[in-house]
Amino acid sequence: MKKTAKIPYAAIERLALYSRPLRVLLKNGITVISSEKLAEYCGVNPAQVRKDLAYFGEFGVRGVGYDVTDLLREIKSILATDRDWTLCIIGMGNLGNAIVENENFRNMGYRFVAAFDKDQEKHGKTLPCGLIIQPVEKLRHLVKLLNVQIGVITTPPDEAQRVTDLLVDAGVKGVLNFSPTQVKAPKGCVIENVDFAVRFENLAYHLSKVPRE
Amino acid sequence: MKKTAKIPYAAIERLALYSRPLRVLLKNGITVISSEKLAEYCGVNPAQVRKDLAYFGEFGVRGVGYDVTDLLREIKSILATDRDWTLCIIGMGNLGNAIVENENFRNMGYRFVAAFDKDQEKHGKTLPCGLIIQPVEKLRHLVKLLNVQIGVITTPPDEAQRVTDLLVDAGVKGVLNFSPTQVKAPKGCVIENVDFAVRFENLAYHLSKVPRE
DNA sequence: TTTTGTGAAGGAATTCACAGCA
DNA sequence: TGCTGTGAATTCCTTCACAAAA
Repeated sequence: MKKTAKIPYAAIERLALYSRPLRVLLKNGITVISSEKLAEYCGVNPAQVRKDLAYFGEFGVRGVGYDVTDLLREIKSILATDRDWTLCIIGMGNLGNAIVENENFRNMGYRFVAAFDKDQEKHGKTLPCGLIIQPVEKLRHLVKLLNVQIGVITTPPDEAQRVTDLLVDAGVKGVLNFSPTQVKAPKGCVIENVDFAVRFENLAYHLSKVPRE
Repeated sequence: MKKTAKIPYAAIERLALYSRPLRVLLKNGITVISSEKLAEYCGVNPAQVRKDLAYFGEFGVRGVGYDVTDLLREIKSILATDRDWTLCIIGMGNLGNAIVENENFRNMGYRFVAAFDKDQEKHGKTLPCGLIIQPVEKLRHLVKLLNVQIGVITTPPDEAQRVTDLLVDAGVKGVLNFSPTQVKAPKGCVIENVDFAVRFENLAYHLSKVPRE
């Protein structure tokens, strides 16, 4: 496929989805997979799988399928999850704790190197993962010192934009915002807003359309 | 707008996004908002806002804008978040705890009435919200007894499909799956897969494209 | 005058269908 | 024969541009 083809935003998200069953197949010793099977596991169209992969190269063998190990490696390389990323997190409530302690993320190479909260009570507390909760005032200094690449926001929504501004000011280039508000940042900083209450509302909408038993 | 118009899937998610600034405006005593302003808050096109709303009715006043209170009420009604929903949750790890204790969800009318885990150690433990962790064996009985409408899955991925099947069998009509695997259910049960590790991978991809300083 | 509601235009993403290759 | 890679067709979604209404 042409190197110049525009890659749909959604294609990137699907690559991550494709990697999930690939990990399982690899563990189970299955070495080859067809686009049809992979599509079935992920609930998408087989042509979609082939096209998504073709944006980045020719990874398959005609008449055979895709080598599981190779394909997984390629996807990890495309998504840049074949390397470690250094992150910090701001807002150590329940959600913040859940994310910082998550085994799954740790295994994926997301390394949290600092945790912040504005609540004085929490300062100095050691988390199970070993990090010590720091006051937000130290954010700028620690981000630079520890070379933090991504900031994860798990504060209440009314603090999210201020925290984003702090992160941008400290030189962070990527922000993952879990609070239910859309934060903005100047060009040069990539924002991912992950309001997952939206998914509850989406589900409620679809359920309300379905005839009740 | 015609009642027969097909409503884009994404429009529903945006309605939820529109509701976020509306809540803030309401609290601040602002009574009227234009599509342009609302669009700006949410980072979308003003025509998009108007079209999304027009799928469901004529909520605005030409030359004026939208009444904040009315619009918020309409959106809540459309998303069916103007009523309470009864939920259960399976998998009481860090993420499960974070979700069940979340103030935000509670305020939105999502009422958790049962919590399950397969780990015997946890059975009988009382959560801060007052629920007692139950063995998964009791799921079917309790779902029916408590009239659970939505099941929330926060188990490891290799258990997610089995739990989904249990939920469907017990008569649950909606499932929100937070584990990093796509679960399936027969028609009649609505599934929302919310793999948010995908958002990390998405961010990593975009950061790896950006020239490093 | 201002801002909504919406048909029409435009753009983007998905799916089809088949050529190309192992 | 079987399955990938991909141009073409299709479907879906967004944005434009302006008539309609307050």
